[in-house]
Amino acid sequence: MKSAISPTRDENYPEWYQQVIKAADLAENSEVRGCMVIKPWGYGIWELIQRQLDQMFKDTGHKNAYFPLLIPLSYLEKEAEHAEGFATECAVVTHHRLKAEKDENGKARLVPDGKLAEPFVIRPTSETIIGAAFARWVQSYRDLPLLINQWANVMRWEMRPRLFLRTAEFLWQEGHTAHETREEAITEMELILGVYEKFVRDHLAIPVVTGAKSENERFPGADETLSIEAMVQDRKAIQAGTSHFLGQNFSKASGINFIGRDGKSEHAWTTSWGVSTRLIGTLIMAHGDDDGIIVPPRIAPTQVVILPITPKEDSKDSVIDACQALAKMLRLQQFHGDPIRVDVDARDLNGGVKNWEWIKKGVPLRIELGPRDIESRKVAVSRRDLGPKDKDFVPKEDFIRSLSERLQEVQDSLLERARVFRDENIIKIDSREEFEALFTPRNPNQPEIHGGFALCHWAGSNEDEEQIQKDLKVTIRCIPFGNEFAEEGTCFYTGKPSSRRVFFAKSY
RNA sequence: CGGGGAGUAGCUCAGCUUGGUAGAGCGCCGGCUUUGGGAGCCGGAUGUCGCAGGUUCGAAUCCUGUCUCCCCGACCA
Repeated sequence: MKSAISPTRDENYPEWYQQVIKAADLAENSEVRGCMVIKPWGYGIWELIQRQLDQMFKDTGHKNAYFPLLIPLSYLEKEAEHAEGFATECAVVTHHRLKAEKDENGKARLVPDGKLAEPFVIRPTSETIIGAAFARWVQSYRDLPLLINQWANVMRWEMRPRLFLRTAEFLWQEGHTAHETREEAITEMELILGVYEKFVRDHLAIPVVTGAKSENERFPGADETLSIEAMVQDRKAIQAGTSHFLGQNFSKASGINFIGRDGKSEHAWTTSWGVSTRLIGTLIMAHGDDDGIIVPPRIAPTQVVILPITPKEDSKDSVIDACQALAKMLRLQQFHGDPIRVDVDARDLNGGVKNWEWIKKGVPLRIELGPRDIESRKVAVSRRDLGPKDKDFVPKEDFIRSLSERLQEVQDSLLERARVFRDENIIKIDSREEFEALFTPRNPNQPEIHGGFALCHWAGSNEDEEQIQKDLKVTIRCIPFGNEFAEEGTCFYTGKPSSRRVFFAKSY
């Protein structure tokens, strides 16, 4: 059967990804290099992610604040590793006004004028400027912990942008906290990783693996970086969220000092953590199929769409009225504490066109209601996680009563499907030969979907790790916690003894 | 930053080699037909051909410069 998206995932995965975004009307490339326009359907998903995560941050004691977009260049220089890590991807503001001039043809031109004494950098992340604020706010151990989050845009001048996954400007949240003790800061880092894991699993229906980053992959300036890593359908990893323990690196650089319980001056211990619009890219790749995206019910801007079936002009108005009445009933139902989000698509369009639009957008449930259904007091229900022709005729009253459970069924089936896929593609690897075989496509010119998460014993050096990245484009995604990964063995690469397996994968 | 490709209608692109002043499909608008399905027929609107120079009687087409985007590589929370 013909699918809505061409090429399919198997035919050309990267191109499929672009086409899905277009077909689902999520976003488009803008005239500004590397920057996207997020369209209402995509932004609606982001708003729900934002609202639900925000509540989780507040439930764990955090408060929102907002800091400047522009960071004095000297701030970025304060922490050496941090400065080096971000130097090559910063947009720099050097002037503060324009002068109107006429060129030789008499055409008006605007020319930068008013050079700044010190350039500003458009924030690639806000550790330094928030650190400066924290330094002002903290004097005593009684001022700690400081638990702050900001919802903002940041800019990183990436070499190769890709919608949602890596854009020059992106939306995110960045949490920044300061603590009295090292232990407390580490606990905070772990707490947030848990929040991310839970949110991505229960709301986005994506199972992840969690763990610590290797030294090579750590955030510039961090002592420890934890991440959640999702596996998407081409079996690559996407780093979907990170939580950093910054030690005293930034408090020393920014002067976040306090008088401790013993009356002595100390440096605070800080953390930072973030997730971004990359979550939407992860969502597309985790759940999309050859007919478009599939939005998990909990974050679907429209959870149920009602499609009026109007075969005859004289019954058209009454069908649409019946649809509106049904929508009203459905909106009285709740799903996870919110009224269910229902749309009636009464546009004067061919029915098939409308139906496919909503399939491509991934609305969890589609309801068709026509004269025959009104007669029989039934509705035709289609689940997006099943095939496009799937249709179940259900008595209307039963449907209204069971709506919340039906949405949860879709939510659960998406998570289960993703979990099975992930587990099938986590492979224990114990030799270089197996490792190379797993990560080498048969057709290098048009690589087929291959690879997975290789669970390997590792005792190599940073240089060994870089060599593997160079040879196969594979990196350590994370060093997982948990007893199931702890066992004695030998490193697949160096043959040295190892006491824990780590995850290797290709990544976005 | 290196290698390649492309900028022409809302979108995808043809036309350029051999200069003569703009095309198709899809989409859009209108009409009729159709209707549990991504429909059909007829009609219509839409372009300083990326920008700036140059050559020419005449440039989308040739020349020079310039900007932007896309792909591959390097780089990358």
